[in-house]
Order: sequence, then structure tokens, then C-alpha cells
Amino acid sequence: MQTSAVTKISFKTQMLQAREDAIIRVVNRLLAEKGFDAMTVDEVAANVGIAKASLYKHFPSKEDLAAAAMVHVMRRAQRYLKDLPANTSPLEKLRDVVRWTMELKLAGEMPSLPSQNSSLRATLMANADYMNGLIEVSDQLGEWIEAAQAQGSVNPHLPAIAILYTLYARACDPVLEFLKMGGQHTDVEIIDLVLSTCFDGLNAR
Amino acid sequence: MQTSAVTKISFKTQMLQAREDAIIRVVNRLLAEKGFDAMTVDEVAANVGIAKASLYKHFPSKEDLAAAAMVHVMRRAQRYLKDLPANTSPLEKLRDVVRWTMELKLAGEMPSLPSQNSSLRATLMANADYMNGLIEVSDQLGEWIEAAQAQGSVNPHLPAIAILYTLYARACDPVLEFLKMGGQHTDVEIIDLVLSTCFDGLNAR
DNA sequence: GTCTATAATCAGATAGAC
DNA sequence: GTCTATCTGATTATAGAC
Repeated sequence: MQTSAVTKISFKTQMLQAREDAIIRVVNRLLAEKGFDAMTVDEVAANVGIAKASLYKHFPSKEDLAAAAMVHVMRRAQRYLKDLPANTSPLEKLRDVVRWTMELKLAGEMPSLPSQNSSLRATLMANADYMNGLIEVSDQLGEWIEAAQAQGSVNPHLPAIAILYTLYARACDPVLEFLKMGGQHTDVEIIDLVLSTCFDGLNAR
Repeated sequence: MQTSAVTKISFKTQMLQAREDAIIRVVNRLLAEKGFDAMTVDEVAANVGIAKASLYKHFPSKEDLAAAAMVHVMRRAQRYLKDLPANTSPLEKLRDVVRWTMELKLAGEMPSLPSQNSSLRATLMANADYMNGLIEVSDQLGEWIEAAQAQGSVNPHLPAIAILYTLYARACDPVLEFLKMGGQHTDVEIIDLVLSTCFDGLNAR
């Protein structure tokens, strides 16, 4: 009896979790495809295959949908950082992370949010999961940046925070889409190009 | 009689032009502050100090308002390119242009448009003034890029088109706003930082 | 050309039955 | 929790008087 009840609850919880995962996958894809403003809640509901009202039982607002997607990618990023081989140099780790980020974007799995929307910002900053993930990722990247600067592989005259922002910005770099639209290069070539301009610069060496 | 009529027409035309200039100035500022989606036509009308219906007598749609602002900045860019001292190197010219672009952005005078909005894209691409300006600017920058590569100051292994896109992307680089929000640097310092990461790269030299 | 007033539409969010 | 049907507000665009 007790066991049965527990099992039933667990099963229901699993179903709930599975549905929310499905929602987040759809939101993630739509955010990557069209961005926050162009994505509509009707669209999300239709793609998940449930009614809009049901969606609002899971997430209280459109902003919270986007936040859930961001938490999802942040978790993926944290796993990626953790699984990086320990014997690579800080510079290589930074390059690997940026490459991974751009692969995500070119694969249509990187949600894009408007940086100006204030209600979205507020929702994101009120989301502890998101903020903790962001801080943990930033701390880890910050360590590697300073280590790379200390050992002379990254320009020590640049403030670490500026480098961190520059790395983050590759996740929404329009150069990726422009080059992809041009159709002259494969995804791998595009990523190598942008990696080169990012770390080596435009000037000849 | 003839002279009087001509003068009157000219005067009316001048007034019309002055009002449209005022509209474009407002649109330009609002596009820089909030972006296309967040900017409302009501807001534009209120800031100009005219009724919304009057606005629609001058520009047939919100997209056309944005297009007019883009034509305006494109004209400014063309003037800037033309007025660059002839004796500077191609690399210096490119740096100067990027610097000017970022100054515009930090001054809140660089309109920001969503790259996904298709109706806006259509309006822009149907606008001959905008397209001609864009092509002329791109041709000029392309010349300088190839010249800089030929004389070994810019990495010759990068496709010129990738370099062009990378330069254009500085006009909407989020690193600028992030660093500005941090409050640790002056506008000049921020621009120097981003110029350095853009041309010299993150790696030590 | 400028205005007031209003249409028309769309999107985020909710009510209430089941 | 899920549904259908609806509300509410915001926003683009226009009608029609002056």
C-alpha cells in the first residue's frame, strides 16, 4: 500500500518532468530559431502538442519559459566544463568552450534573448538556478582566463572581465549566421574562422 | 508671381524635410535605446510631438521608419569614409571606421534591428537608398581589407568577407554595453579594449 | 498635413468545465 | 492537469473632420 502510493507519486512526477522537458526542448529550439520576441506562447503550445492553458500550469509566464531554457543550456555548459580533460592548458580549455558554444549556435540549440528586455532580465535574475549556474560558469572561466594570462598565453593587459564578456559574446555572434547564409563554408570552417579572429585577431601575426 | 510660387513650394518642401529629419532623429534614438521590437509608433509620435496619424502620412509603416533611420546612418558612414585622410594606411582606415562605429553605439546613436525579422528585412532590401549605401560602404571596406592583406598588415588567410562581417559586427557588439554597465571604464577605454580584442585577438603577442 | 477617435489584430494570460 | 473559450491590454494602422 505504502509502496504502491510511493510508486504512483514517483510515476506522476516522472510524467510531469518528462512533459516539462518536452516543453523546454521546444522553447529552446524556438528561441534559437526566432528569438524571444518572435516566439509566441501559442506556437510553443502547438509544437508541444498541448493547450496554451496547460502550458501556463507548468510555467507562469513567457519569461519563465525562456528562463527554463536558459537554465537548461547553463546546465549543459556546466557539464561540459566539468568534463573537459584536466591535462589541457587553460587556453585550450577556453578555446574548447568557445568552440562548443558556437557549435551549439550553429546547430540551432542556442537560445537568443534580447539584451534590452527588462522584464525578461528581472525573471532571469530572480531565477536562482540560472544565476547560480551563470556564476559558477563565470568563476570557472575566470580562473582559466587568469591562469592563461599568468602563463603568458593570453594577453595580460586585457581585464579578465573583458575577456570573459568577449568569450560569452561568441554565443550570439552574428558573424556565424552571416557566414552560414553565404553558403561558402562548412560549419567547421566557419567556427575555425571565428575562433581565429577571436583569439588571433584580424591583424597579421 | 512665378518667383513667389517657387519660393513657397521650396519653403513647404523645406518644412517637410525638417519634420522628417526630426522624425528620423527620434526613431534613430529610440532604435538605439530599445531596439525595433520594443519601440512603438505611439512613442515615436509622442517624442516628435505630432499625432500618430500624421506620422503615417510621412512613413507608411513602422518598418519604413526603421529603414529611414538606417539610411540616415548609412549616409553618415559614407560621409565618414569619404572624409578619412587619404594618407593613412588601409589598416588604420579600418580601425578608424570601427572606432567611429563603436563611438556611435556608445553615444546611443546606432539603431539596433533584429536580424530575424523578415518583414523588416524585406523593407530594408526594397529600399534602394539603403541597399546602395550598404553596397558602396561594403565595396570601400572590401578594398581596404584586401589592400591591408596584400601589404601584410591584416591576416591574409582570412576570407575578406569574414573580415568585413567581423567589422560590421562591432556595431552591435554586446561587449560594449556589458563593459559600460560595469562602470569600471570610460567610453574611450572600452573602445580601445574592444578594438584591441578585435584586431590583436585575445592571445598574447 | 494635422488632429481625434477608432478599427483591427495579435499575443499574453485566465476562467471554468471536466 | 488538460481542455475550450474568453478576457485584457497593447500596438499597428486607418477614417474622417478640419
